[in-house]
Amino acid sequence: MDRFVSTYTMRLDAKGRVSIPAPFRAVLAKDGAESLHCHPSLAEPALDAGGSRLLGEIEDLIARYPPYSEAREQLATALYGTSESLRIDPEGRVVLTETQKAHAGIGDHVAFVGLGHKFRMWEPDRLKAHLAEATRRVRELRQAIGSQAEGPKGSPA
Amino acid sequence: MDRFVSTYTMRLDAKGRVSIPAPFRAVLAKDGAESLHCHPSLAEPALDAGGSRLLGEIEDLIARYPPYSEAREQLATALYGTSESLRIDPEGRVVLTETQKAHAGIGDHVAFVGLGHKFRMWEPDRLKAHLAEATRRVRELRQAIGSQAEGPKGSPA
DNA sequence: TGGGAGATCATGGGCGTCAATGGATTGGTG
DNA sequence: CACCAATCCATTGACGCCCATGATCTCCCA
Repeated sequence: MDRFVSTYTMRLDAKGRVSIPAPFRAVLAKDGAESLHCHPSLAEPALDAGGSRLLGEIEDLIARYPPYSEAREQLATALYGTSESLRIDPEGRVVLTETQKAHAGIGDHVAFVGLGHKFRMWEPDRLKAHLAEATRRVRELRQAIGSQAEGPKGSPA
Repeated sequence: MDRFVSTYTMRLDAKGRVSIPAPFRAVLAKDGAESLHCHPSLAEPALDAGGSRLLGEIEDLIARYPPYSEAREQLATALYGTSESLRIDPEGRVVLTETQKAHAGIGDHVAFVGLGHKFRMWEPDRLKAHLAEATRRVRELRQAIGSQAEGPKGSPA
């Protein structure tokens, strides 16, 4: 398995350490990551994290803009500047910074959500609310689609 | 780790010395830098700094313009003429010049922001404001990036 | 099919090391 | 002789590393 899949909820210990779920550690190891690259999600109160694939994606994005251009420097500031390269201890744990925990509202538990080439860390309750909202929207979307495609008689006016 | 990543805020002591964050020192060491090359940011009240990778980038940028062209000489003046090669003491500290501190409005604290191949030094409060703006811009760019396959590329500066 | 040994994993705590900072000392120089 | 600056030394506090403990899971074999 070379992608981050599924969701795991882990506990922070008294020192603020959190175990990265073992399956995610395996993906990171295969990816050749020594540390966990981590930055605030752009649109969510959560943290995006990953290994060299995530870093490569960010680098490519920035490299599209010419050196010293305003867009490039803003991208670099927002993406690199707010990133943390978290050290992974011998037991596979990391310590989130206060800034990161504040951004995601994380207290003593963290939910790890696999997103393929990266994963996302949430405060568990916020994740639950986020999922509820997401599924609600998907249902609406399906209904809209369904009433268009399936309605043999009632095509939408 | 071969990039400057994350943000660190450090304190100047009574002699004006400030520690370069240890992770940044590690990048500089890998880069083979003995001193810290440092110049005012072109568009911000901040200081850009780095090692030989930064020097290489500056050289490439200037080399794009024909010798004796006005653009070239202006760039060379702005990037080389205002540069300082700061000595790094055995504890990993540097002393900023008065000119540099004035340009960035730096008092007794400096925020070091990683930008990948270089990093930037800010007065901490100014960084906060700038970061908010950069984050806003990146959110806008994100939508454009999501909808178009290719980003802008090419024309210098 | 049930039991049990071994392995894996999440978690807790103690300790040594290093980084950040402050101050003292020494050497060069006008 | 005095001042500036660069190296050296010392302190404190955080953080990384090591080892320990349960608890769960896997797999093998009776």
